Order: sequence, then C-alpha cells, then structure tokens
Amino acid sequence: MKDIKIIDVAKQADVSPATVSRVLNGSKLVNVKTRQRVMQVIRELEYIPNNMGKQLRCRKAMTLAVVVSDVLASYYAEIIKGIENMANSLNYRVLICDAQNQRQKELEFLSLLINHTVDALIMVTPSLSDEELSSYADDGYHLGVIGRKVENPRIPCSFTDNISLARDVVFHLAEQGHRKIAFLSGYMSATDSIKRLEGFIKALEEAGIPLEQSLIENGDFSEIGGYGAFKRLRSQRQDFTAVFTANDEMALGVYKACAELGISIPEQLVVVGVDNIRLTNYVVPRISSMEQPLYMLGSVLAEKLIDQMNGNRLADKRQFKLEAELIVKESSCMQI
Amino acid sequence: MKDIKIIDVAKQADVSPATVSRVLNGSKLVNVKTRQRVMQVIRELEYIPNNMGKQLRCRKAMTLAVVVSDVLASYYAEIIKGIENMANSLNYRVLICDAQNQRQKELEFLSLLINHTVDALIMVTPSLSDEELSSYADDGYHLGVIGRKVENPRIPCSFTDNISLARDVVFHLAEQGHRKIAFLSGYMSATDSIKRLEGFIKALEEAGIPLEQSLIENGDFSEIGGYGAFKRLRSQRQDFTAVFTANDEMALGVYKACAELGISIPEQLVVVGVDNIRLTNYVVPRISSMEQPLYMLGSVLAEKLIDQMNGNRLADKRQFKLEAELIVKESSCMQI
DNA sequence: CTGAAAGCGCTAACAA
DNA sequence: TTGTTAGCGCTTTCAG
Repeated sequence: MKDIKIIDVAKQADVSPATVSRVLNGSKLVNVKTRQRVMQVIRELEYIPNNMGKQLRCRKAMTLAVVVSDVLASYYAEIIKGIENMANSLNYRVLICDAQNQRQKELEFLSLLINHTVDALIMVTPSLSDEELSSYADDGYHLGVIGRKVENPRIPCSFTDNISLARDVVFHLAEQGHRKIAFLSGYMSATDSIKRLEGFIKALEEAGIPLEQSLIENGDFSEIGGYGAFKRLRSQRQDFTAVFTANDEMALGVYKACAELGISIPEQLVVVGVDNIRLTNYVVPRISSMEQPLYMLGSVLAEKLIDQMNGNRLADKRQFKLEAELIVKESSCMQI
Repeated sequence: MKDIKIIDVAKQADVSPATVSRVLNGSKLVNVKTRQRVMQVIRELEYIPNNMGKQLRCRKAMTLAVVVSDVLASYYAEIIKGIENMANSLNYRVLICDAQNQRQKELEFLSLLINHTVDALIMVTPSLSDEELSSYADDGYHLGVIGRKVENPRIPCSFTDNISLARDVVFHLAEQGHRKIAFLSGYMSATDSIKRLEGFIKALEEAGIPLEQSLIENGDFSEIGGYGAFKRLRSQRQDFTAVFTANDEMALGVYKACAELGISIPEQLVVVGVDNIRLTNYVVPRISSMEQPLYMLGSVLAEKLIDQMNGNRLADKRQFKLEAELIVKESSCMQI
C-alpha cells in the first residue's frame, strides 16, 4: 500500500502529470522518448492509477449493476455470466444486486444509478413497470431490461420469443398427432406466462386444433403448483394426451402427480416444459424442454447498453428477441 | 439527470457546503433549526449526493469484490448470496468476478484492490496460494478467503470442517454395521478432497475399522469421474458395502454405474455424497449427503472482513470453521 | 454551531 | 510535444 500518485511519477520522470496521464491513456501526443522514460518510471515505482480519482474526473464508474430477484435461481446465473463476460471484455465491471423478491429492494437499487455508483442498471426483475423505468430513462439514466419487452425507446431490452417458443412446442406435439393438448400456466401476472399462453392459443389455431378452455389450468411456476394444477385438470378431464407446462418445475409436479395416478409418460401422456433445467435430464423419462438463450440474453443486452452509453445512441436495434430451442427427449417422443 | 450538487443545496439553504455535508452525515454539530432548513431544501431539490466524490474524498469505495471460478456453479450462488446480503446490510456493495476457471483471471482481479476500485477482495477460488495472497495482505490490502484455511493473520477465512464432515459420514455408516467402506476422492490437488480423505482415514481409525488402500479411488468431482472411479474400484473388489464420494456429482456417477452393473442401492450398496445438491432429492433412492453451510460461509466472512476494515483489526477470531450437516436419505438407510 | 479553504487523484482545456 | 491550471463533488480540519 505504497500509494504512488501520478505526481510522484511525474517528478521522478521529470515531466508534468499531464504527460504521465497521456502515457497512461495511450495518447499519441507524446514523444516516443518521453513515453519510454515515463513507462520506465511507472514500472520502477510500480505505479497503479487510482480508480476513484479517475472515476470522479471522468464521471464514469465503468460499472454496471444487475438487479435480480434471487441470486440463487440458476436462471439468473446464466444471464449474469453473459453480462459479466461481455462487460469485462469491454472493461466494465458488474455489481450484483439481490432484490430478494422484494419490490422495495428493486426500487432501492435504482439509487445506485442516481448517486453515480454505477453507469447503468440492468433489471432482470418483473416488479417495476415500464412507466416507472421510463421516468428514470427519460431523465437520462441508462437502464436495460432482460426478460420482457419494454417500449421506451431509451431502454434496450432482450427477451425470449415466447410466442414462437409456444408454437414450437405445439407443433412438435401436433406433428405426433396430439389434438388434446393441455397447458399449465405460471403466475398469471408474469409476462412469460401470459405470452406463452398467448402463443399456445395462437399455435393451436395455426395447427387447426380447436381451443378448449378447460384444458388450460393455472399453476405458479413451482413444482407443487404444477402438481396441483395437473390434479385439478385431471379431475375434470382424462382425455388429453399431452401437457405443455410453462416451465420445467411444473413439469416435475406433473411427473409426481402421474406417478401417484399411475399414468405412464410418454405412453399415456406426453410432457414438455420450458427452461431445460438440469433436472430434466435426471428424471425418467427425461423431460423435453424449450431451452432459452440465457447467456445470450445477458451478453447481448450488456453489449448494447455499453455501446449506447458510449454515444451510439442512435444505433438502430434496441429490442432483442431471441429464440428458444426445443430439446426433444423421451417425455415427448416414443421413438427417441 | 439534474445533477444538483452540494453547493446548490448550500446556496439555496443559505449555509455553507460544510454544513450541508454535516447534515447529510448526521453530525451532531448542527443546529436543529439549520438542519431542518437544509433537509427541506434537500427534499425540494431532490438532491442525491454523488457517490464518486464521496468515495474519492473518503478513500473508500464501500464495495467488495468476490472472485469465483465459475458463476454458474450453484455452489457459489449460495455463498454469493450470503456475502451480498451481509454486505448490503452493512451498506457495502458487491462486485462479482468470474474467473472462468483461469488462474490468470484471478490474478487480474487483484488489480481491483490495488487500483482502489474496491476496498476488499474475497477469493472463493483455489488457484492462488497462501503466499501469493499474503504478499498483498501484508501490503495492507484487505483480502478474505472462503473454502480453505489460510494461515496469514491478516487474512480472515471461512471454511467447512472437512475432517468432521468425513467423520460424520463414516460414523453414520459404521453405526449401520458397514466395515468395508470405499472412498472416491475429488481432484487430488483440491484441499477439500485432501481433507475429506484425511478425515475419512482418521475416522476409520476412530471407529476401529482397518484402512484398506484399495478401497480408495481417485475421481475428479465430476459425474463422469465418479462413474469411472467406481467402475475401476469395482473391477478390483466387490466386497465393499458402502461408498463415500467426495461430492454429489460423483455419487451420481456411482448411481449410473450401479444401474449398469445391476447393483441395487441401498440393499447391496450404500452411498453418501457431499453438498446435498438439489438433484440428490430427485434420483431414486434419494442420496444422503453432507450439506455445507454455504450461505454462512459467505455472510460470516463478509461480516468479519468489513469489521476488520473498519478498524477492529484486533478482533480475535479470524478463522471460521463451520460444520456440515448430514442429511440422511434412502441411499444410506434401509429403514427410512 | 458554522464557514473558508484545502485537497482526495485524476484528466482535459488551453497555452506555450 | 509538453506544461499549467482548473476543477470532478465531496468531507474535514481549522478558525471564528
């Protein structure tokens, strides 16, 4: 902790601090000879520029904050990795903010932007409305959103195409002859759930399969929710041959219910989930699932946000709609 | 982005910036009347102190960096959560650094400390030696380590008691009459693996069970490694009745091998792993496992490190050895 | 109890 | 090509 300062280097090299700064920042306006001398001194003194001084002077923290609902969810880990790797490669750092599923916390983290602790904030959380975020964005703060579409032209966003995601599932099932397909939704307040249901309905139409409201049941994205939803559904109807669950957790719940009810998968019932979590490969039969491009959602958005901060405000594309990929496994396919 | 500054507030309230600063920082040296007036102006102007200015002046970033080998590993997520929640509650922020399993990256992140981007660094990675870390700590930088014991008196550390962890497993097995217990290690370079093996050997002695070298086989903490290790072991000997794997991934490998070899668990072979990952509850039979206090490892260390930075350098306890907990499930217990 | 003034370490006009 | 100078926004002596 010697704490050499730029002035120390300057004196030792017999130049001004400005010149040292120029050398440090790779300015072309420095004599080669001088540059070498300064570099030499920098090495000798083991000088490391103090980032706080730089930040204040440049009014840039070179840091992004990412707000997630719960750092424990593996869903976020991949997104964070995407953001982190991209940010680091562009010389930015990443602050992690765990909102602990509390709207209040999400709001509090916004202060990191306002008090200039970070240059931009990425929300991967559902609580804050477009309007709330817009008021900040319109004030000139840099905000990005992952997981849903936002219409404010200042807010870049990346999200999965849930309509085509649902279509892929329905067509995969329809191709195998299924006509009675049930859908288990997540929270009805979640955009993801709404969009998947919407896509499901659209796809049925496209596939020429009549929509039956009684084949749609509410879950809540949890295993237990899926279990309950399936049981309720099954108590009403027994004629459906396939279930599309809005995520894999609910598919696990369906598995549990089927085990209890003596329904064999995929012979009597075919199941497809979303997220392709690791567990889907460890139950028998393995669960077919739609894999979201999580890493990409993170890296694409981070890149765009950083790009935008560095002046390319006019760059055209602001919304990144990425496609999920169907991973077919035994739960939805006899002949695999 | 109005960017009100302290001087603006000062003028408006007809006081000096110093007084505004005092109000902001809750100094007692302010007349109640003045304080109210200043507060009023702060609210009116919606003044938010600029953190960069504060950081530079106070020479504190109020930020910790956490370096992990791979943000995707669920193992780290819990530790990060522990650090994050504790840090936030003490008004610190957390920077996440993904070393991507590269030693070089770990080294690079140390620069965050040196250039004063963060006040302290927590290493949850294995690559850097005690000596390497010590040289920084001795220079006055604040470093903490999670996952292994470090002897430098300036470096606080938190880790699981692997000796007692292994003992708990061995005694659990011995109590059920097992005398031929196999051990599958992780990487031989990993402290965790070494300590668990050491604990295993010690515990056998304590339990009065003769040690048999041929019942110890090398794995590498991966499922495939566990699979291979078990196959090798089994090709040599068939008389053991229990396997203790250094982590759950390897236990999954054992499951796979047993399925192929027609060995039934727990009737013919009992299995115990470490980490109690979610998957252990979804295979049949569920895998008994030692659960590490990951959240605590993170929060305890963060608390200590922050405490230490704030002057309590003399506080006695520097090493936090926490106990793992045995979660008994069907893989190691017939009568469950 | 309050204010003036001096920086924290750095960069960027502006001059030379 | 280089140096001088003036801050970035804040806190904290030191006087009063």
